[in-house]
Amino acid sequence: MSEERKLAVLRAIVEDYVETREPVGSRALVERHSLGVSPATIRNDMAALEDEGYIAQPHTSAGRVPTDKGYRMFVDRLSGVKPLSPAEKRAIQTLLDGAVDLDDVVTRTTRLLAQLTRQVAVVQYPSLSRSTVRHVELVALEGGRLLVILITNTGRVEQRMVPLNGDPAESVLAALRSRLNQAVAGRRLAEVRALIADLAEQFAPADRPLVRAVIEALEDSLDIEREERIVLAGTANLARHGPDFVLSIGPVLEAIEEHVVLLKLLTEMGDGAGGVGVLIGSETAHTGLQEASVVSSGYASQGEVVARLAVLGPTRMDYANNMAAVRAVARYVSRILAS
Amino acid sequence: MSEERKLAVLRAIVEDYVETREPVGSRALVERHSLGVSPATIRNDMAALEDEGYIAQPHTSAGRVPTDKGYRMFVDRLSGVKPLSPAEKRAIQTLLDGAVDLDDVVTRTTRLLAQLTRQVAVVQYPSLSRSTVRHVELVALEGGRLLVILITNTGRVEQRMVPLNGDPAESVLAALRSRLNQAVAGRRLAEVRALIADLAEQFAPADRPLVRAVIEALEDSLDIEREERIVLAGTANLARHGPDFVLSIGPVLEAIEEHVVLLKLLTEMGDGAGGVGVLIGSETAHTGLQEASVVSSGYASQGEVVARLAVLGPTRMDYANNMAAVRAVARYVSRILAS
DNA sequence: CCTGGCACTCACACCGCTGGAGTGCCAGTT
DNA sequence: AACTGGCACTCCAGCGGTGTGAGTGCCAGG
Repeated sequence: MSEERKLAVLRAIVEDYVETREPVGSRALVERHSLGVSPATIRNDMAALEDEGYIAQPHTSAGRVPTDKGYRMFVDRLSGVKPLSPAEKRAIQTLLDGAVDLDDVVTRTTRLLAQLTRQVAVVQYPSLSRSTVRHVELVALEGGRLLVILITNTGRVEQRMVPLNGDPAESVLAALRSRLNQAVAGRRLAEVRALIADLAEQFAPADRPLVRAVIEALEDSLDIEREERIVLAGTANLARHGPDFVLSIGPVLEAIEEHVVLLKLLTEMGDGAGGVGVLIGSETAHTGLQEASVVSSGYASQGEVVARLAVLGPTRMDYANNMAAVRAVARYVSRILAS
Repeated sequence: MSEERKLAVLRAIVEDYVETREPVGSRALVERHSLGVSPATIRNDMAALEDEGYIAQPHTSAGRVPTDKGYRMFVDRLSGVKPLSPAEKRAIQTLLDGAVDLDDVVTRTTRLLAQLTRQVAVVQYPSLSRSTVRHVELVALEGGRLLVILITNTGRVEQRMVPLNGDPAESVLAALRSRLNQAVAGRRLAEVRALIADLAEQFAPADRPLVRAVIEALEDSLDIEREERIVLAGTANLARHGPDFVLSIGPVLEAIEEHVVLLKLLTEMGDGAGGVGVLIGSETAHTGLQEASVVSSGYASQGEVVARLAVLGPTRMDYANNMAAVRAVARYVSRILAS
C-alpha cells in the first residue's frame, strides 16, 4: 500500500466532501479523480486512513467524512496554494484603495473578506499594546473641561474628557503638553504608563491635581483589554451552509458575538506556513465552535505586525481558497498601512 | 355572535400561539381560557375571524394561526401593558447606571435589551442631524497637520485630520476658532453647513486655503448619512425560535447586517400608543423580514428625541413583554441622557 | 500489491394504514 | 337569536414493513 496514494486519497476525500457536502465512497472517488486503481484498493486505503483517525464514517455502510485531524493533515501537507483570480485581485485593490482612514480600512477589509470567501469575516483593530504614540494633545474647552487626545502611529485617535475645577492657566497646559510629548512620543503604548507615572512631581503643588487628572485620562485610554476591538461582517453567510449546519448556528452566533472569545482565539493563534494560521474544529477549544474553523493572518503597520484578520466558517470549508484570500488581503492591508 | 368575545378569542389565539408555537384549535382554547362557551361556538367566531383576515389555517383540519393583521389588531387593541417585574427594573438600573460615556451607554443598552427580551436588540446612536454643536476645536500638530474636532451636545466627538502646507500662524487659528464657535455653537448640525459656507471670505486671501480646508473637514464630520450608526446585540437569539424559524434565518441576518435597511425602518416608523411603535411582518416592507417584527421607541437627550432603539424577532413574539421592555429602557436611557 | 467478486449492513425512501385533532354544518335547545 | 351537541369529513403525523442501493469488509486469485 503506497503511503503516497493514501494521502492522495485523503486529499480527494476532503476536496469532494467540501464540494458535495456528502460522505464520499470509494466508487465515486475513482470516478472523479484519476487515481488509476480500483475501488477495492481505495477501500483498503480508506480503512487505513480511518484507523489512523483521518476520516470517519457517519454510520456503517456510508461514505467517509474527514475528521478534524484529516482536515489538519490536508491543510498542513496536501493543499496547494491556490492563487487568487485576477478578478479577485482587482476587487481587493479597488475596494481597499478608496479607504480614507483607519476605521474605513477596517470596515472595508471586513466586508471585502466576507464577500471574497463567503464566510464570516473578522478584522481586529491594530492592537494598542504594539503601537506607538504619535502625539498627545490637550484642549481646554469652555466650562472648565479638558479634552485629552491620544494619537497613535496606526492612526487611531482616543479622546477623553476631563472635568476640572476652574480653568487652568494656558501656560501650565503648554508646559504639561510639551513635557508629555517629550516623554511619550514615539514610545510604545505599553511603556507609557510607567513613563508618565511620576510626572506630577515635576509641577508645582497647585497644578498637580490637574496633572494627575490628565494622567488618569491617558491611562484610561491605554486600557488595552477594553480597547481590543474587532469588526465582523458576513454573518449571514453562516446560513448558506446547508440545513445541517444551520441547525448548529446558534452556538456559533453566540461565540462570535462574544468578541472576547474571538480575540482570545486570534491572539493565541500563530501564523503557519505562508503566514496563515488555521484552527480546525475542536482545535478552537471552544464548545460553540466544534464544527467551525478559523483561518487567520497577521497584518502589519509600518513593517510590524499589529493585529490579525480572519475568516470563520464550517470545518467543511474550502481551505485553499480561504487561506489564499486571507493572505492576500492581509498583505494588501499591510501595504496600505505601511505609509 | 358577540363582537367582544370574538376579540377575546383572537387575543387568546395570539397568546396561545406565541406560547406553544403550534396552531391552536377550538377545544384547547376553551380549556385554557375560561371563555364560558363551547368549542362549537368558538368555531363560529373563528370562522368569522378568518373571513376578516385575522387568522388563518396552515391547512384544512389544523388549528388557527394569527396573520400579520391579527397581530396588528392584538397590538393595537388587545394587548394590555405588562409592567416589568421588579427584577427587570433592577437589571435596567444596575446595568445602565454604570455607564461612563455615550459609547458605553449605547453598547450597554443594546446588551440589556437583548438580554431582557431575548431578541435581537438594535440601538441607534443619537442622530447627528438633530443634535447641536457644543464646541469646535482646532489643534495644530507637528508636521503641518491640523486636527479638527467637533463635539456635540450628546457627547459625541468627531475628529478629522487636515494636512496643510506649512504651519499656520497661531493668531490665525485663534481667530478662526473663535469665529467658528461664535457661528455654530448651540446650532443644530443640519444648519452648520450653511452657517460656515462663506466664512473664508472674512479672512485674508492668504489664509483662505486653510479656512477652506477646515470647513471641508467639518462638513465631512457632518456627513449625516454616513454617520447614522447602529449597534446590535443578541443575534444568537435568532436561533432560539424553533427549527421552522431557524431555516429562514438567512434573510434576516442579511437584513440586519445591512444597517442601512434597519436605519430606514427605524427612522420611518413612528411611536404608537405608549410611545412604542411596532412593525409586523410584511409591514416592514422588506423581503428578508416577512416573518419578523420590530418593536421600537424613540429616546431623548435633553428632552428632545434624538434616536431610536428597538428589538427585532419573529412575528410570533411576546409583544406585550417586548413593548414594555423597549419602553422602559427608552425612558431610562432618556433619563440618563437628560443630564 | 492490486483486483474482481461476494456477502453483509444499514440509511433512506416509499407505501399503506390508522389515529386523532380539527373543522364545518345542522338540527335542536334555551 | 345565540349557543350547543352531534356528526361527517378532511388530512396531517406517525408507524411498521419493505425494498433498494450505496457502501463496506474480506477473500481468493492474478
